[in-house]
Amino acid sequence: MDSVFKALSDPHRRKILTLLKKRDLSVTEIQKHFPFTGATLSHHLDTLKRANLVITERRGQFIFYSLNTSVFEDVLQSFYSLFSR
Amino acid sequence: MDSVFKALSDPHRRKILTLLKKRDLSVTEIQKHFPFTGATLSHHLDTLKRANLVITERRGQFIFYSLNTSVFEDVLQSFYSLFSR
DNA sequence: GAGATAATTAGATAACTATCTAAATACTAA
DNA sequence: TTAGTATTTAGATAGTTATCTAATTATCTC
Repeated sequence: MDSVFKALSDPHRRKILTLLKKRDLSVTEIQKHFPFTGATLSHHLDTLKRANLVITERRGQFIFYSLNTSVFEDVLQSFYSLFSR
Repeated sequence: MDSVFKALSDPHRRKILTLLKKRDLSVTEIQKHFPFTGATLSHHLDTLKRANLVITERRGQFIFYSLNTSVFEDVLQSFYSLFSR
């Protein structure tokens, strides 16, 4: 769960998750929302992927990223238990 | 909210919060659970305090740390909205 | 297959974070 | 008011992270 909290600690990565809430997006589409290079974006996406927060699927020329909803229940649970007495 | 996610990204700081769930603790008491120096602990506590996750109160010689429960609702909300579609 | 587009990886660097020792501050108690 | 305990702050350093440019890999289209 450490990788999850680490992944969420960066505002750019949280913004990526917010973008993916609306719909799956290719890297190029995500890129449009950020000022940094594709290489940097690729690293952020890798961090999210290693934390199991997103999943990828190649569709032809593009790689689409989407939220890995199956782990969010776990994440929320873990987060909640941090705070509830 | 950025400071909150940053504060939660460190496992030591999350452990501190977990300890404080049980009861308020002085710095010395918290210190017993960690291998690093008091100076380092002090920095971690400062990070939690700046994120508004804990509050402090001096009781004589000691400074007691406790969870700032009033902000946890906000934090949970913010966290939840990251994931819910 | 060659050229174009999409995405990742390699290698470098600057900024940030965690940690330490030492010094400073705040309070207690004798 | 001095000695002792609790905590923070100052200053330094090593490790980590975010970022860049350049090179590489993968796929598409002609």
